[in-house]
Amino acid sequence: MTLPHPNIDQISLPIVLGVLGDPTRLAIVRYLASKEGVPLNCSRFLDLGSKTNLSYHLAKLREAGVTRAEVVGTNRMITLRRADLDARFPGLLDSVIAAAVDDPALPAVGGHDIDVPA
Amino acid sequence: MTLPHPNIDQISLPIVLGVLGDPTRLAIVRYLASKEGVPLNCSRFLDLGSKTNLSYHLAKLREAGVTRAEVVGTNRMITLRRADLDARFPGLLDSVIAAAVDDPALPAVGGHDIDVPA
DNA sequence: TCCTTAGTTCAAAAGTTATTGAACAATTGG
DNA sequence: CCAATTGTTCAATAACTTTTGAACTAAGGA
Repeated sequence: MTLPHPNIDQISLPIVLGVLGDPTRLAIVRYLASKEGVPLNCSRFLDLGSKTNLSYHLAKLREAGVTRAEVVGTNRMITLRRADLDARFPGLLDSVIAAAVDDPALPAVGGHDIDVPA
Repeated sequence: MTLPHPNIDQISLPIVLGVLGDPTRLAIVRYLASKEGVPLNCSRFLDLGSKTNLSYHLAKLREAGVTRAEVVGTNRMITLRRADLDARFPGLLDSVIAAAVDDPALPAVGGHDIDVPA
């Protein structure tokens, strides 16, 4: 039950750039970067589109080698492949994320954090 | 007879990434970077496609703010907007070019340099 | 077992991008 | 002025991408 991911040498520069050239996906990456280390499931991104649409965008990110999706029960835990991207394209992800953080035109992933019990 | 270019604050991250997410345009940018300072006319890129097709790709690069095109006679002299891109998205262009230089899958702009008189 | 939750797959529709050739415009050199 | 050079525009087509809803699978909890 593992999903297909390219290995590091199969990650292509134009494909990665093309995949990041979409506001929804850039917003996903920005959010993943802001929660680095925390594995997030897909429904965390529902602010950015419908379930089906997110499935599509998350698959694009995964197939391009930008994210990793690990199957945990009925969830897919999504993380950025930061180390792999840094090794393959040094500095690229950092500069993209830094620019994305400052981009007010990108859609935001809402603030409905997990309920903290009273 | 000047062509339209976005000004620096109009340059959009997803648009730039999307525009660079195409092998032909990435090859153009890589070649421009390798000849930085030298203004090149469009026909320098004819290895990468037909005249019409290059007109299309060069317009995309210009409209995204990646290149500047200056009209000189019947020529358009194309340069990278490196300073503007560095100011807007620090480190991005450097990392993209560094990765593009190492990418054997990108098409190459041929070696037919200007004839050196005998 | 049955229901719910999480996410995928499929096919269709809509929208966008890339590529082509023919026709056009503008400048330059003879 | 005429012809060549440089590059653009236009319309058509082909190819891809995004978005949608309905149907589906798989795991987990009651």
